[in-house]
Amino acid sequence: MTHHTPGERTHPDTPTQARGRRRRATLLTAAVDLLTEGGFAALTHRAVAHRANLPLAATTYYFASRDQLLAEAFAQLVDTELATTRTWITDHGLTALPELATADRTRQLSLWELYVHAGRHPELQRIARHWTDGCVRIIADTLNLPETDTRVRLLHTTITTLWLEHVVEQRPLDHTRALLTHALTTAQNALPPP
Amino acid sequence: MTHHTPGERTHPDTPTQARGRRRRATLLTAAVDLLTEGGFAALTHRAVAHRANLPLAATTYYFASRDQLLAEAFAQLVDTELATTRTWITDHGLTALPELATADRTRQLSLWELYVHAGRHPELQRIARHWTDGCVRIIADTLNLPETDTRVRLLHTTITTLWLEHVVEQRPLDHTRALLTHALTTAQNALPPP
DNA sequence: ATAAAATCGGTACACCCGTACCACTTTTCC
DNA sequence: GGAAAAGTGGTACGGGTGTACCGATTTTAT
Repeated sequence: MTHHTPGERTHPDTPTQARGRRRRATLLTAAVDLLTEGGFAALTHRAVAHRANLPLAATTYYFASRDQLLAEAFAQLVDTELATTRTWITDHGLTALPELATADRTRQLSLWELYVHAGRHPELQRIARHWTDGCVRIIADTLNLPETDTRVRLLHTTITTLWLEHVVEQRPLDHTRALLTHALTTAQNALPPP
Repeated sequence: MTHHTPGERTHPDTPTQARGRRRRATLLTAAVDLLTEGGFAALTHRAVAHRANLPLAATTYYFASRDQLLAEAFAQLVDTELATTRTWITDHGLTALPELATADRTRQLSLWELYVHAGRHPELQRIARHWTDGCVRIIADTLNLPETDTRVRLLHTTITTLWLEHVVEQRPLDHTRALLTHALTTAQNALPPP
């Protein structure tokens, strides 16, 4: 037999060939989109492959398992979310957060879904923490305070809950908005002079 | 043919026979337990039936669908959770909340999982809101304030986020505890004299 | 007692899933 | 040029799922 060892080459993190790298990125994008639209349950090998116009086997070739695909898609989702949130806040201010949350509700839902999912899957906790830390940092930067400042942390907790409740429960906005501005002015009044 | 119409009798909300009512309750308890331990994904017809020591068909006989079973189990889970939380707080005070959250982490995870799940399933939103409202009311009662009071709402948002973060991210307790007591004293200081 | 209704439970169907397999083609490297 | 490596894709396997089906049994009402 002049045969090589059987094709044990699978799941390359960064494929050597250009087309492969492109394909992997396409799959990841498709995964993120599916996650965004349908949440955790929508992420299946078949759906991803179909969405990316690639054969089913491509998903198992570039990703070791569904869990790994999920982890990478989650990480990417968090990164773009943080970036989106930051620019939105610098453009419109913290008061305008409810509008952002209403805009793409399904993405928020997916994010929270994955966030809670991380509670049972330690390999995702790093990403969950990264999201939380990113949000805190955005608030700290907006208020020109260190992210360890108590006012920042408190404001963050208020914003988070209001956000989550708004996305999940879909209550009328009035109460949310009132509470948000109240928390904001409280934090602002306690600010040291610039 | 002297035959009756075929057996279209299914999914009774309250079975007429005593044993049936008992069986339905057993199934529901099993469903709650499974949900508590394994979350959303653990709730399957077969698992419930096996847990309740009943045949598979019993689940489809007493519940119209998995979704209905899930809804009822979720509702029951929220009710017992609210009761547990209330007695814990009246016994140990608001400061001792982190201990409660650490005690049965998997149940908390399941609750949050279902809570977020309700965002995509409007028939569950009523239950989600009921949980939120219950938590607010507990805080209001503890502080002897109306549940519309701003301090109550703010404290609630802080507690909720700290709780969720603690359950999901499993960070060290120090920061959580410090922030919680800070928020508490802030709210307490703003109290009107009794 | 007896017919009708309610309940029971074993089984089967159709579907979707993650993943493995493997012959095949393309690219890379010497 | 030619062998090895990388990539490709159609297919299949084994398993779990919700739910329907339907004859047998038990309870209820008359």
